[in-house]
Amino acid sequence: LRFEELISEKTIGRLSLYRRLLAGLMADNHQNICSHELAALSGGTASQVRRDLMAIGYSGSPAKGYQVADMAESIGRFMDNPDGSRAAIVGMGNLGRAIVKYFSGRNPKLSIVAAFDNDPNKIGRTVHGCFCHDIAEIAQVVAGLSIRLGVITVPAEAAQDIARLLVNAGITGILNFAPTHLHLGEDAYVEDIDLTMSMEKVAYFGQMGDSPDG
Amino acid sequence: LRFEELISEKTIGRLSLYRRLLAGLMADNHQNICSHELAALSGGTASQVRRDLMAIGYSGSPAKGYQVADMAESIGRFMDNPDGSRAAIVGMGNLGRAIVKYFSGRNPKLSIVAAFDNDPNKIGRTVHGCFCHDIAEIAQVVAGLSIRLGVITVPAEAAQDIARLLVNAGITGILNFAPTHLHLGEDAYVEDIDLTMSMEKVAYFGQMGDSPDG
DNA sequence: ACATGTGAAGTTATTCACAGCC
DNA sequence: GGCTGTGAATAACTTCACATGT
Repeated sequence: LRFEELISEKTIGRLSLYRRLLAGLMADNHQNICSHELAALSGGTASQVRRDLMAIGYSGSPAKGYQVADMAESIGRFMDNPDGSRAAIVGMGNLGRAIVKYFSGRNPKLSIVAAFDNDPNKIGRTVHGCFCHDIAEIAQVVAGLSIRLGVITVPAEAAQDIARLLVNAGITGILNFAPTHLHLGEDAYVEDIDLTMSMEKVAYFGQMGDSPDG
Repeated sequence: LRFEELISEKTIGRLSLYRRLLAGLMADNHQNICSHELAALSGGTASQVRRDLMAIGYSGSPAKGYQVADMAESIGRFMDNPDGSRAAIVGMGNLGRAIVKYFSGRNPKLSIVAAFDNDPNKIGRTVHGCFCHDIAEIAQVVAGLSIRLGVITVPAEAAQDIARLLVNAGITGILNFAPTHLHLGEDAYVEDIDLTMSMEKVAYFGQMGDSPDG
């Protein structure tokens, strides 16, 4: 388990995906799986699966392929913070509540444990087990619960300030739904989910590159 | 305006982003902008901005840079379907409703015009101007409204079947929130938004690659 | 035979660097 | 000077192909 060699974002994303697929297989009592089966499930190629596993130093056997439970555990050992990861979400609008619901109870090692908003109607309420605080309490609550991750679901105009508040409170990773680029330098890793952009990509590629006979 | 040369998904994504930034600049009465300013706003580099614009054949002037309104219009001419693009969403749970709300009134050329669910409590209701039909009516409604795009916000187990229904009804582009790879061959362009994967990436990179002194 | 693991090759994406222009 | 546009160089990612093991 060494960090000398850096692993690409794409590989980490696929490892996360593999793990979820493996969980499904375990539920179906599958014991072994080989690279091209996992590739078919994940939408990639067998080579890519093998390379990704190579990156975390996981090995299978040429005889039986990979062992499902073992691989899942290896991915977890590599990716998960042993102490678990706690996240805070800022912005309890429709999208924020949907996100809280989505992650609620899904993974005890990666859960949203606090919410924030500036709307008095939302402050003090509990949504899916997640209590909504006033934004003014970010520093306090984040420090108190050792929260390291943030989810931003506020309007674009507010996102940069909120991001700065989160970083100042000790947060080092942000999932950002606001359609704005966050300027945080090296202070935090930011992953953007831009719904408009994704939808426009679908519109463009869905309606233009039609039916190239392949 | 020719399609001989294919444009990458990444470039299309950034063009979508540039356009939104330009809209903001227009609202502030900015007339001109140069590549590194747009780069700073978008989080990219000046070279990349210039390359992206080259891809759609848009040119600025060495004297004044690019003209904001003109560039926005060029991007629109390149990316938008002149007839507009209509989308249907399947799955009116929390996430589905949040998505409908998110896109509601945002862009008349790209709007969600129909919803579907199999829950009798949801069928017949209107959410943010979007009427929810029974899933059994997909073929009918999609054809009737000339819908070409789909958004999938159903549980993973149901996603593949729903995707097939949509494609059979004539849909060629899908924005998929279900954590499953959709097997549709060349029938449709699929863009996946995998919230768990994104969150796990944030957890990994936010908590591991900390503070390399740059 | 069919699997993994991996150097080598290929492909795609980004950045550099500079010619040309204002 | 600072800008754009773009060939050339670089870096990142993916696939190929095959040695090796069982």
